[in-house]
Amino acid sequence: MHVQRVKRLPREVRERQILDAAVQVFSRHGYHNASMDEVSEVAGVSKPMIYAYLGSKEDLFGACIRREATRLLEAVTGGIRVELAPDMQLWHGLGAFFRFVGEHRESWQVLHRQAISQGGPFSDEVLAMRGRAIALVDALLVRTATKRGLDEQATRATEALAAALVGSAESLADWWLDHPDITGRTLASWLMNLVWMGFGDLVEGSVWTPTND
Amino acid sequence: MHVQRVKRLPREVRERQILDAAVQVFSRHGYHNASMDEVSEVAGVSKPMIYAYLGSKEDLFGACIRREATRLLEAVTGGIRVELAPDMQLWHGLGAFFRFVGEHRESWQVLHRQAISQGGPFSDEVLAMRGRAIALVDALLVRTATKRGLDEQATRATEALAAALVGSAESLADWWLDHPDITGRTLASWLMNLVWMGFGDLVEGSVWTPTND
DNA sequence: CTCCTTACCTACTGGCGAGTAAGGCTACGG
DNA sequence: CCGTAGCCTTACTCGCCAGTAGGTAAGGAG
Repeated sequence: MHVQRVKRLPREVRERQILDAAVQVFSRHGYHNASMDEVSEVAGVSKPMIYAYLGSKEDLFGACIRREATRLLEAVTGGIRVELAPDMQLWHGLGAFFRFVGEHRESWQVLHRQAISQGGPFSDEVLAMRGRAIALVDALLVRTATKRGLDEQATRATEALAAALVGSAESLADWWLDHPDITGRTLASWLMNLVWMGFGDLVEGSVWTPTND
Repeated sequence: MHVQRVKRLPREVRERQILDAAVQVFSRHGYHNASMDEVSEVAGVSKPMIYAYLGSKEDLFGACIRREATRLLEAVTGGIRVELAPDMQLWHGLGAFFRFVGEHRESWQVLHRQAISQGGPFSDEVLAMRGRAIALVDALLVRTATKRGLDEQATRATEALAAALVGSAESLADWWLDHPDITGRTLASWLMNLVWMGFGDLVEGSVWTPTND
């Protein structure tokens, strides 16, 4: 006949539509201000479908978090060539990170802003992912430091430095949202220069100390 | 007669008590999960008092944000000695920042986690404060770079680098919450070494570039 | 002592939004 | 052509919590 305005779709497709809508709505309004009604409206589906397929609002949010976090981590790890030198690994990792954020602003917002600020299991999950990213960077730093002969004093700080580096990348990603004319590649190279060169100095014993207190 | 369990206190004192309680509750549960009943309970005051003195829940939250953001910024700017060299200024600023976070965990949580993740006027206000911090650092970087003769290519990045630096400090502050055995002074010196040395290399033309793509 | 202001309370309402009951429509196997 | 399984909807309930109505008492002014 004429076009069926209401198409019956297989569960798998609907779930994806719902998750896409949920990410969009959560990223716009945050977890609490997002209403299931709006999600259902954006998804083009009635509310009970969401409950049938994805469970409660908490479950839905958790599903969003897991999917987006996994995507992000896969994008980053997938961008790394392990056979290269540490600095090139970091370079490619940063490049992949900025590319992902540029192409999935909403995913990034949900992960970075909304998920972490909810206490409990959500932030735990995201923070665990973040921890894995920091560990990745930390391993890189440790490998570089030990390869160049440092073991004791300088390596004590690597984990903290890795955390600082990850934080600076995140912050730079936010700054990027207001300055879209810059390429992700440029960002990555700025950060490499700021942070990798500083780390190199540190490893080589060229340290900064306050002149007088 | 016997002890008056309910003391009648001047408005000014009550307002401070209520704000203190509100910061505590908001930092624990986040804006939405915090209930006015709990705030009133912690403050040792009945709910209508809050509405009489501080207005709606939104108003209350806004008042918390403004007070804590002002305190933080004052702590940082107050820690800086403008007559010193740029690196020492940054050093003192970072020291003051970590000291504040260490002594006011709850304030920090409210500002960094809760306020930003709410859209609208709250995040605007906090982000404006954050922007002022970035501008402060940026000015420092620009002054250093121009003093050493760089104007064109390297200075284009200073604002981004300032954003990255601020982000790394924030991230390090979070990391600190899980590693309280480190002193704030140590954190500041790690960060100086990572970031200031890297910036110094950049200013002096010692840049990192990818070996091959 | 009385009046009035200001501090403070108990006990409610009203609405918003998460979650659901109950049933309709369509496709497909037998 | 009948059943049954799975897609999908309308139209509700119900708890929670922001916000309030209305009242009590302390203490200063005159």
